Amino acid sequence: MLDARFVSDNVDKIEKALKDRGYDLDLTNFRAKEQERLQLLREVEELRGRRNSVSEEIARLKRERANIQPLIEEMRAVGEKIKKIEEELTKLEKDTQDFLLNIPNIPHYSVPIGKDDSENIEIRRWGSIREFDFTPLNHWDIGEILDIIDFDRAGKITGSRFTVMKGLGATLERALINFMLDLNTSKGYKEILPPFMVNADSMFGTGQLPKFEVELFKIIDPEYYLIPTAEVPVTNLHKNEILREEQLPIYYTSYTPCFRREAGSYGKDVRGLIRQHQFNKVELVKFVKPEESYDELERLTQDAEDILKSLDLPYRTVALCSGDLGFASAKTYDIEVWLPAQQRYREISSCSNFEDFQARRANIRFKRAGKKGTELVHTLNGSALAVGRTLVAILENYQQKDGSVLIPDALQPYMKIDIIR
RNA sequence: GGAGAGGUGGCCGAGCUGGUCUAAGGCAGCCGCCUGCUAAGCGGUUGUGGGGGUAAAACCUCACCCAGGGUUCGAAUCCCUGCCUCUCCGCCA
Repeated sequence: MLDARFVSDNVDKIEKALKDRGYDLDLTNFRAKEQERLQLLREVEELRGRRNSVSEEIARLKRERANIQPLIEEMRAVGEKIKKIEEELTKLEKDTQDFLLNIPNIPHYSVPIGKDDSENIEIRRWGSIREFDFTPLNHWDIGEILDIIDFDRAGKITGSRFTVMKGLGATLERALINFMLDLNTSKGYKEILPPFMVNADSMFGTGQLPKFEVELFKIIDPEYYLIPTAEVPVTNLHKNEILREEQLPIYYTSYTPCFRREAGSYGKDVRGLIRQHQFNKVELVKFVKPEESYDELERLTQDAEDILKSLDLPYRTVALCSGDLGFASAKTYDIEVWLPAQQRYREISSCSNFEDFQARRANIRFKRAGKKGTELVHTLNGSALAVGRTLVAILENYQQKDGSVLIPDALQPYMKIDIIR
């Protein structure tokens, strides 16, 4: 969420930034309403001040057994007036809030201007793409041949876009989770295992609500949401807290399953593990001081890339252009892993700096030593990595002519074997 | 699932028969003073958000005693709803 006063004071600047994102918004009406709101606020505060002082007066006169009836009559009228203004104010505040909650973040100046993913900028590539002396198979074919992935039975017990992992497939998934968590914690990220359901308030905090409810799975009774990413529970860990400067930066890593409706993605990636309603992910989350957040974004992205390097999987990193940026993000790098069967790079991680956008919604602040007042922290997060897609990349990149799949060196201690056949 | 208790400032804790509560007291923190040192003691001070004000401060003011409503001239205090915590019973991995 953006700051109401900041928006009201920078109408032109923000209209332009939103246009770069593909949002056409007229903010002049908002500014007018803000001014009206502040005018009413001043009025009601003056009336409340009067009520406070007269209330003292009434208490005093009552002790002296003087006649207080005229004052009470007067205050009854003042009370009604206060109530009336408060009602108007509540309505205006709600409008302001609703409006701001639906405005996306402002892109950082370094974000390339563009309309969609075709205008993202490649930043770097790593690894060499393997030359196959046979036609590489899709991961779903490999999974079937090795009997480690079962889509049909998942459809039977639940529905489409769900998967059953079996035998060494399940073991590989589990090994990847442990490997990623171990690598991340070795760099100072603290491991968090949060609830996989959260309340609506948390979803507002990180920006999934109110705008993106259709993408979430909702529990009706009691009313909870299944998390679409660990970002939600982990960022909200410090909701409504004031952190001390010495506590920052805070680094968390968290494995969770992620649940997404994938509404509107009909026809995309219908086969295979790429797009699922439930998938595993290991996430990195940072809480940092504002002046450090862009350096932290670079390091967070490197930390995610390190996992692909350790697994010797070729990838590239792209900077998302303004039009492709997620709602809450000020800047995002996507990391894309090479999939030989598709002959293209596919997203396996998304690393973002949200600046104070989430912190304002979730009310996460910090206090500088020796300074008055508080400031909003900056929050960041990134996948390190999407586990299912990493498994896809391993199956496809490490497949052999006879249908077997080699296990990357780094995973062998976790798998206790070096090949799936 | 049943029965009961409770949520107050960084922490503990009083207030809860509505009006010096602009929340007692203690602890902790900070600043002084005092005393060979330390401890003790003495004095002062300490939150958050908003509005106004200022070059910036100072300063003025409104709100905040879990959250949201209600009653009242006036609510930490009374009423309702929700959330959370604790105790006992039952059930359970």
